[in-house]
Amino acid sequence: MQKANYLSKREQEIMDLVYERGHLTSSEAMELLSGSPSNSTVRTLLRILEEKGQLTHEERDGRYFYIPVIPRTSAARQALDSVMKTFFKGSVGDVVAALLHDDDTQLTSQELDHLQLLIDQAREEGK
Amino acid sequence: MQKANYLSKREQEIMDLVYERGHLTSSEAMELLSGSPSNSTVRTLLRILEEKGQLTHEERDGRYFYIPVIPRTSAARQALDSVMKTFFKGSVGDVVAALLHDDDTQLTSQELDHLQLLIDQAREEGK
DNA sequence: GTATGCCCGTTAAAATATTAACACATGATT
DNA sequence: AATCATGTGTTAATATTTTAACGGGCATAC
Repeated sequence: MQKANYLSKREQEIMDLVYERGHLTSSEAMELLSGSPSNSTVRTLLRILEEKGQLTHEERDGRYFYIPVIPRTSAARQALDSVMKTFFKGSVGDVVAALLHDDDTQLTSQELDHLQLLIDQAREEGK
Repeated sequence: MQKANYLSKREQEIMDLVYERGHLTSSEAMELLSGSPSNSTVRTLLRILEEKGQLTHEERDGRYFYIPVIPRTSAARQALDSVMKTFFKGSVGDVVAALLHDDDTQLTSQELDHLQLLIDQAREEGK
């Protein structure tokens, strides 16, 4: 098998923020994390994630901007594949069906046109 | 809205198995989990997940079959929405685009036809 | 009968994760 | 220059997670 890629709860919470926002400072994390952790708590977590190879940082104006080591697109695909495997038997079609039937996200006619275009493009590339 | 959604690493690993397979016994979990945990270890985890309201069990022939409390489809949508929010700014179109461009999952012409059908159906329902 | 093999329940030790106190640096403010 | 606000580094206490030892029930085989 593979090395189980599971992070701790707080680590996940932070990685979610990093990928959602692109980058993260300790004070931003402090504000955004649940339960109002202290600043030193947050910095410890960021340092641990750096030691684990998940994050790296750039210094700007004396502040640390943490960014993911794994590029956003790669992480996105990994996350999608994981959900697809766990809940949709690896079927792309089933995922799309679920997306289209999600009541909360009613798609406009324009958005459907866009999806259609994507499918047409996939046909071109495939053939 | 407190720290509701995050499970521990082992708990996640188990919930992934449960949703992937539909149900799970302790001996199955023991075999499938990384690191070859003992049977009592696994049973403790299953019991904890039951206490946390994630799992319930049915007894058959003296064995416990653990099944998720939250239905598969609901959990699937939650997982999809989470990934969509974290990595795709909540955009269904971006998710579909990523799915179609995933090199590892080349879609057949038939599968593309199926997706097309799904889109057509969504148009019907929308109107 | 009793030995063997599964199975579950309880409990607690061991390992990790989580939190924050304390020390120190820097720039802005009074 | 002394104070404050904001930042980082180190270290350690606390809480949770993870693990499995131990005990007992219930079959089937010897």
